[in-house]
Amino acid sequence: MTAKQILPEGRVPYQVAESLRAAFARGEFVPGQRLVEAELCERYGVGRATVREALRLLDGDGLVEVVPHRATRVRTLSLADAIQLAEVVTVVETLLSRHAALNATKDDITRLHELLQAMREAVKSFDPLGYSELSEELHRVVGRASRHQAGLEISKRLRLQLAWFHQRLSLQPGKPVETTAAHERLVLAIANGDADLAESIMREHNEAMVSALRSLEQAV
Amino acid sequence: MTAKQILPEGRVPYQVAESLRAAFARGEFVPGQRLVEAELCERYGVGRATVREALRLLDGDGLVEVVPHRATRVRTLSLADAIQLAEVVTVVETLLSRHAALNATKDDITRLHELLQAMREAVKSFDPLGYSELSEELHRVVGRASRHQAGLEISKRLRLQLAWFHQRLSLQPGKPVETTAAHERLVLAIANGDADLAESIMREHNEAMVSALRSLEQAV
DNA sequence: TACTACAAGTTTGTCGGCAAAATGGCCAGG
DNA sequence: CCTGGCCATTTTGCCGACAAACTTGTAGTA
Repeated sequence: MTAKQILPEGRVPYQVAESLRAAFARGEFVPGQRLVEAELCERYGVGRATVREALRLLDGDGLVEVVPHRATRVRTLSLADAIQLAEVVTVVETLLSRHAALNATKDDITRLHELLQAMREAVKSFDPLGYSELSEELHRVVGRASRHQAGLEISKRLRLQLAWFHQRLSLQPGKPVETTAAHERLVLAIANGDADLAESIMREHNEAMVSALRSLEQAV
Repeated sequence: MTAKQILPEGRVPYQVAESLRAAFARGEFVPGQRLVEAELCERYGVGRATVREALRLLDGDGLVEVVPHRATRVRTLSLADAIQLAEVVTVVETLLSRHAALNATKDDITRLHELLQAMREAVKSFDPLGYSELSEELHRVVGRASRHQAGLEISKRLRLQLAWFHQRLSLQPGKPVETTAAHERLVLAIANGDADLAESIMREHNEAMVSALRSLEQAV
């Protein structure tokens, strides 16, 4: 018996869905944009039924909204929706942070320190884009370190929906210096296995994101 | 222009998915059970492409798992997974409870008191099944009262995944009397607009569910 | 000029069909 | 009697096609 593990991701519709998810995360699609099935067929070289299944998967992710007989559109998230989503992300990742402090391995902590070092350098060299990527990677590592599969998947799904707003936010100047302190303290708390501290740091850190969204509300 | 609102739920795949979700909630399917596409076609009188789209929607909900070239199965949730899911439900519904205390209308509170009264009678007449339904309805009403769309949808999705275990739990004797006190206090806190209190009551209440699942761990 | 009705073109909704892969039974060999 | 490989059946993977619905552009009339 071969060790080849068969995953649903191997199937074409799942590959198409994953490609689209990646495109969403990179901001290639504008909210409200129509996703014409025929175009996606040509783009990925598959039939319409396949594209259709992929779109249903994205619907389950909350990334698209379907208008019968008209189109499948990139889901338009109002700022109010985004704020609510960010609130949910906050409580879920707060939970993850607690579990990360309890379950992180030596390797996890080493990786976190590496990321922290890279982020310090990104701040020094004024590289907000690189910093943003490192920040997301740090959140991912913390998530994995929690060994909390359920919470991790929810968190990933929600962050994907927030990608569009998150990009807007990350372009704000001065943000890296602000968040660096929180990241440093977070890693320290996780390394020390201090669950309560890790939890409260993550809560404050993410509530800062919620506040940033709220302040966007008045700007518009 | 007619006021007819066009919703994706009107489309056949979404109807099929919703029917299946209801069947899941009622425990008509056993975890791990195969969902043969041809059978579903006959059951709902639709083509295979339609069934297929419905199954992808359920996949997005986390209700089924797909094994390529073999079958789509009802997702088997290990007890560990269920505990993690319940933990996420706890933090999300804690958030909802806080918002419910802040945003509940007069009508919401009236409805909550009605439910409470009905639950008292269910306890008196030893009707655990009716009590269980009322309990779920109360949670739903609290969720709606929060006016927190994002959190509400996540919570619904997760509770659907937990339906199987939730049924097991609700059969335990003596549970109604335990939870009634919490429900009474919760409604009172929401009526008073005491967000902090409502939050902590919901947290304790749901953590009791997590504990109940944990105790199930040793029983098996 | 503005508004309605109609018609052509585009896009989605659903179905059946064929090819590929896995399951399970059967047979031959040890 | 057990084991291993082969074949038929079942079920899924994917595609093309036809029908229905919406959109857009146009012509005709008040």
